[in-house]
Amino acid sequence: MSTLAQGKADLERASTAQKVADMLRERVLDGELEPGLRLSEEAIGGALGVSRNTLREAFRLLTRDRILVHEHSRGVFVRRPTGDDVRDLYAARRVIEGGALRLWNDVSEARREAVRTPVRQAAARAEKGDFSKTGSANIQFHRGIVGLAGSTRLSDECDRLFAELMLAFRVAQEVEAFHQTYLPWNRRIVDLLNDGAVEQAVTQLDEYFDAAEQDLVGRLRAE
Amino acid sequence: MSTLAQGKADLERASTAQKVADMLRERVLDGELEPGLRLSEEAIGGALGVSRNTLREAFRLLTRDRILVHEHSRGVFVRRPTGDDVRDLYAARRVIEGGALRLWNDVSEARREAVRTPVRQAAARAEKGDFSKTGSANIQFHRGIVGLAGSTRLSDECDRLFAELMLAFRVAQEVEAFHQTYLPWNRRIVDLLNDGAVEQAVTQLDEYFDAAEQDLVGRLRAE
DNA sequence: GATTGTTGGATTGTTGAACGATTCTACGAT
DNA sequence: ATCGTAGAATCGTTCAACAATCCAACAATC
Repeated sequence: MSTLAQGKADLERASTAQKVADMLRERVLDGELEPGLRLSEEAIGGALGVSRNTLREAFRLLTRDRILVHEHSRGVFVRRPTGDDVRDLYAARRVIEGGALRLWNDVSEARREAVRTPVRQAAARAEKGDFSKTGSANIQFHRGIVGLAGSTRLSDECDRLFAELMLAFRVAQEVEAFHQTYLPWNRRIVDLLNDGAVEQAVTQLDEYFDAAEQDLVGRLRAE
Repeated sequence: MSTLAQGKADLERASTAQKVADMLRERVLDGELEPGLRLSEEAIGGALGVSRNTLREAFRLLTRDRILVHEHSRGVFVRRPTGDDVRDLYAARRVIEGGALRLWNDVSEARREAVRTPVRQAAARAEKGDFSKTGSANIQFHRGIVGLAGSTRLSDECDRLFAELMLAFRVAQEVEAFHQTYLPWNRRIVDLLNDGAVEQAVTQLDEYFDAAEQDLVGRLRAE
C-alpha cells in the first residue's frame, strides 16, 4: 500500500519546472546562491538546459515559497530578508506555534512524539559533541509543534516561514551556531510539556522567540 | 507621501499575467466559474486575448492562492473543496485566530478597532433588514482578528484560507445565508473582548468554529 | 563637481508556432 | 458488459522573435 502511494507520488512529480525548482531551492538553502543574488534567465536556463518559459515557471514556484522575489522587468532575486521581515516572521510564528502548543493535551500521542523526538536526538548527538545536525533538528522540533494542529495548510505555510528564516540566518551569517544556542530551550519546553505544564511551555516558547528575534534582528542591523 | 506609495503600487501592478489572474479570481469568487470547472488554456486564452504562456503564468498565481488546482497533463480546475479540506481549513483557523485573539490586550487600539468595526456595521445593517454585506463583514471581522498578530505573512495566508472557504460555501450552496447565522456569535465575542474576558472570547470563537465546520462538512457530505 | 538628459546594450515580458507526451472519448472486439 | 485500441483533444516544453523596460556609461548643463 505504501509502495503504491509512493509510486503515485513519483509519477505525479514529473514536471520539469518542478524539478528545476527543487534543484534551485536546494542551491539557495545550501548557500550556493546567496541572498540578494539576481538569477538571470538566460544564464540559469542555459546552464540547466531548460527553456526560458520552463525556467520562469520554476521561478514562480519558488516565488510562491518566498525563496525568490520577483521584480517587474528586473528579474528574480534570491530573497534577502530584512529586519522587518524577521519581525513579521516571528510575529507569525508566535501566533501559530503558541496556538498549536496549547493543543498539546488534545492531540494523539504520535503527534506529541513528533515534538519530543527531534529534541531527544539532538540532545543525544550533542552529548557526543556532534552538532552537525542541530540546525535541522531545531526546525524539526518546530515543525512538530506546528504539526500538533493537524493542518497540512498550516504546516506548509510554516515550512515557507522556516525557509525564509534560513535565508535570514544566512544573511546574518549564523546558520549553524544559531540553532545550537537554543537547543537547551527546546529541552526545557519538552520537559514542561511532559509535566503537563502547557501554559508554562507556551511562555518559554514566547521567550525563545523574543530572544531569537532580538538576536537575529540585531545581527541583520549590523550588516 | 501616501500618494507616492499608492502610485508606486499602481506602477508595480503592470504585469499582464497579474491582471488576468485578478480577473479570473474575481470570476471564481463571484461564482461565475464554478468549483470543479476545468479552465481550458485555449478557450480562456482566446477569450481574453493572451497567449498560452502568459495564461499559464496567471494560472500559477491562482494555484498559489489555492483558488485553482493543477493536475498534470490534465489542466487546471477551479478548486472544489472536500470535507477533509474544510476540516484542514478550520484546524488552521482555530490555531491562528485563537492565537491572535489572545494578543488582544497587547496590541494597539487601532487593531482592536479593526475587529469591532465590521461587527458594528453588520449589526447596524441587520437592524434595517439589510443582510447584503454580512458575508464580507463576517470575513472582515476574522481578518481583523488575524490582523491582531501584526504579520502580513499571516494575514496573507488567511486571505487564502478565506478564499478557499468561500469556494466551500459555494459548493455547499451557502454563500450568504451562512455568514448570517453566525453574526450573533461575532457580537458576543466582541462583547467579551470589551469586557476583558479574552479567554472566554477564545472559547466562544472555538465553539463558532466547531459549529461552522460541522455545518459546512455536513452540507458538503450531502453533495 | 554634481545633477540632469541621452543613448545604446542587455534583460525581461509577451506572443506565436511547433511537436512530443498524455489524457480523454468513442468505437469495436471478445 | 468489459476490455482494448485508435484517434482527437489538450497539455508540456521548446524555440524564435519582437516590444517594453531597465541599466550603465557618457555627454550636457548649471
